[in-house]
Amino acid sequence: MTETLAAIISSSGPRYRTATEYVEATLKRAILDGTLAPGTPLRQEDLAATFKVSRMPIREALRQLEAQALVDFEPHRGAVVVQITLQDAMDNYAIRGALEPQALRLSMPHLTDEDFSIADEILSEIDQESDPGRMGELNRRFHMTLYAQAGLPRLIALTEQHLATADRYLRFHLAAVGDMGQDEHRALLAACRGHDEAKALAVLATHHGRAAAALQAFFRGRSDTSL
Amino acid sequence: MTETLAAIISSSGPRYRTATEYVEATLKRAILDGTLAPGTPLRQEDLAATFKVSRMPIREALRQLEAQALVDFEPHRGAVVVQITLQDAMDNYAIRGALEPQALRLSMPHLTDEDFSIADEILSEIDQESDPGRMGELNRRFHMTLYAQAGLPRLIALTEQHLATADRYLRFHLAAVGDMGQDEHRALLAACRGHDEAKALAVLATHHGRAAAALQAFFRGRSDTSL
DNA sequence: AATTGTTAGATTGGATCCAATCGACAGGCA
DNA sequence: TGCCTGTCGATTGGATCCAATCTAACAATT
Repeated sequence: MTETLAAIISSSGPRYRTATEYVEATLKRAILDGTLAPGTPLRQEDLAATFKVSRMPIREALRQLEAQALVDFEPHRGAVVVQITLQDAMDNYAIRGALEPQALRLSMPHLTDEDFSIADEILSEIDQESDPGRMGELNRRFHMTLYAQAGLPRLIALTEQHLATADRYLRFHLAAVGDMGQDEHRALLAACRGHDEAKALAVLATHHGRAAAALQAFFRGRSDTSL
Repeated sequence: MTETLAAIISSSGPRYRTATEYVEATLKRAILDGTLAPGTPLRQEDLAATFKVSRMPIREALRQLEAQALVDFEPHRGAVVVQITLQDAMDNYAIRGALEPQALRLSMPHLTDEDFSIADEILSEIDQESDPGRMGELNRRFHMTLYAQAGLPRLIALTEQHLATADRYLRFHLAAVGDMGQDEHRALLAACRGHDEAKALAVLATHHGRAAAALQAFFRGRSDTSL
C-alpha cells in the first residue's frame, strides 16, 4: 500500500489549504479507486509518516471519512477501510435508485446543447478506455453531467458521493460483465435530448437494475458475501 | 448558548465510549433542535471549557459535523453553525422526496402489527404535545417507524439523517401552519395497514408537497432567504 | 477625511507528549 | 491439557505546547 499511496501523494494536483484537507482528499481517492483495499487497517502512525505530517491531521481526516462511511472506527482499535458486502452494494443501489431519478427529473428540463455534447464526448472516451479505475471516473462524470442542472447543490453532492462509492463495486461488475452498459448510456442520453422524461427514467431504472443484478451474480459466484 | 448547552450536557443520557463521540452527539443534537442557532460561531476553546475536555475531541467532532453539512469550516477562521436558507430547505425536501418513498416501498410489505401500533401511539403523543422540539422528534420517529423494515441500513440511516436536519426547518413550518399534517399522517398509516402502496406513496408525496409549500410561504413573508 | 500600513491580540492548525486501552503471549493452576 | 490471569508492547485517545494566520484597532500618509 505504501508505495502506491506515496505515488499518489507526489503526483501533485490541486493545492490544498490545510493538511487535513489534503489527507482527507487523498485517502478518499485511494479508498474509492481501490488503492486501499477493503479491510486495510489504517495505522495513524504509518499514515503520518507517509504523508509527512503529525498524527493530528490524519485523525481529523479519518473522522471525516468515518462520517462518509468509508472507514470504520473502533475505539482504541483504530480505523479500517470498510468492507464491501453484497448488503452494502444493494443498499447503495437502492439509494442511487432513489436519488438519481430525482436528480435527472429536476435537471432534464434545463440541460443545454453543450451538456449533451460533453456527455457525448465522455461516452466516446469510455469506448476507448480499458482501465477500470478510469472507466469508473468517466461513468461518474457522464451521469453527473446529466444531473448537473438540477439546481440543488446538496442533492447533486449526495448523488455524486453515492456514485463515487459505487466505484468500489464497479470493478467487480466490470470483471463479471465486461462492459458497463454503453447501450443504455446512449439510450439515456437520447431520451434526454428528446426531452422524453418517462423514457429517460425508464432507461435509468433498467440501467440500475442490470448493474445490481450483475453484482449479485458476481457475489453468488463466491462463497462469502463480504470481501 | 452556554447555559442551555451546559444543561444538555449535564442531562446525562447514554454513556459514550469516547469524548469525541459524546461531543459530536451533543453538538449535533444542539444544532438540530435549535439550541445552537444558525450562524453561531463555534469557538474551540469555549466548547472545550463547556465540555470540560481539551480542544482535540472538539476538533474531531467538528470535522464529523462538517462532513454532515451541519457546520461550515473556514481555514483559520473557525467553524460556524450552517445557515438555514430556503435553498437548503428545498434541497432537503427534494432529497427526502426521493429517499422516503423508496424506503417506504421497501419497508411496507414487511411492516408488522406491532409497528402499526407503535406508529398509532406516536400519533397520539403528537396530538398531546405542544413543544416544537419534541414534536420534531416524534414526527421523525413516526416516519422512521414506517421505514424501519426496509432492510437496508444505509438507506435508513441516510433517510433519518435528512429527516433530522429537517427539524431545523420544522419549527418555522409549525410557526406558519400550526399543525404538522396529522391528517396526512393518519391517512399514510391507514394506507400502510391496507397494504395500498400507491395510496401510501401518494399521501407521502402530498405530505412533502404541503410542507415544502408552507416553508416557502414562510420565507416569502420575510425579506431575506437566509436566516 | 479617507486610505493604507503596522502591530497586538485572538484563534486556529499542527506537533509533541502523556495516559488509557487493547492484544498477544507466558506462566500458574485445576 | 485446558483455562485463567497478569504483564508488556503496540496503538489509540486526549492534553499541552508552539507556529501560522486572521481580525481589528490604531497610526501615518496623502
